[in-house]
Amino acid sequence: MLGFEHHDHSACVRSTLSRAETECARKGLRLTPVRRRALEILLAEHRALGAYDLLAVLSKEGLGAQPPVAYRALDFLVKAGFAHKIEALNAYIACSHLGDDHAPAFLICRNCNMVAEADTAPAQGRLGDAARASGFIIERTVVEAEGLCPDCQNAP
Amino acid sequence: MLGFEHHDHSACVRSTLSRAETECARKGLRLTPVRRRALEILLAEHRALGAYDLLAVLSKEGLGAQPPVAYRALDFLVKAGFAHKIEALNAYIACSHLGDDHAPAFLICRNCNMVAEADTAPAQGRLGDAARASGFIIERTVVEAEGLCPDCQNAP
DNA sequence: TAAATAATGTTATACTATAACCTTGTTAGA
DNA sequence: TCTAACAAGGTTATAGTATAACATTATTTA
Repeated sequence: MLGFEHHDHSACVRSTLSRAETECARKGLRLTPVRRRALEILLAEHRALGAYDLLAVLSKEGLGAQPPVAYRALDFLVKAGFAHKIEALNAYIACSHLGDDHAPAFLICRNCNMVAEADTAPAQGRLGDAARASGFIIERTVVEAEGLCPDCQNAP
Repeated sequence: MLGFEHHDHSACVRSTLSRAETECARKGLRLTPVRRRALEILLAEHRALGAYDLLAVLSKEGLGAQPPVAYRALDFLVKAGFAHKIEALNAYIACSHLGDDHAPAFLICRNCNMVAEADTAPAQGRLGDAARASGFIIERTVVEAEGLCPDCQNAP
């Protein structure tokens, strides 16, 4: 799991960007300037960012001023598996396991919005059993836990 | 799990309403006309309903015409544990296990919006392990699986 | 090089949610 | 029983999230 523990973040950013480039080359996707910059912005912190927050940054840099710019970039990143939407926050984060095939699960701090990405396989647990029992076919899972991160437990 | 299988739905509705009344009496909550009717409307089907869909029905019945009416009723129902928000849809459903203390998990059909409520304990599985390992305290979990229900697999 | 496709720019608008303030109804204590 | 305190409801306005639709530009492919 990558999350609240401290780590070499600039290496983390570099490696994610380079893996995104590799993935794009492999799958024939185009990591255009807006898309690449959007990923960098999300990647700046392990924190969820709203579409309009992203737009504000892109806009300051002359990369587009209207909502569709942000939503298109996010849509691309999410579809490519480079970012995830945090449904409980209507916000987005860069993927921490880019390149691996995974079913993400998130630990979300309600105080500082920090997000840790864990990897669970809910479709293989009790939920999967319930689904199979009723004949339901699972295509996507959303697993999000809200609470308090270690830092915010001490200074709320 | 209560979900896609057919069942005696009018009994299901009656028993949920009566359990809601019991709960309100026990906890000193007030199941006012708007709140009661909102619960009935959600309960009409095991399907997620948007706040504005709920408002449209309430409104037709003279129970309030502005968004806050619906959002207040939903807020009450969710806080009381009588309804749940489906984050992936920004929509709401009546609780199928009203009265039991539970951590709900949902199977959501992307075609017909039918929702089955299962009961999992994600905080006790791998996600809980990850949280404990990093010192994160889980307060609430969102577990939602999107896919196709048995009926919609045949006639999409 | 032309045609097809993908990406971007822009306007407008739809959908989701809440702040703020005022009125009405209910509850609990004097 | 009256009234102070509080809870709920009514209404206006606005904030926040997301997409439809269409015109333009860039890239890829034939």
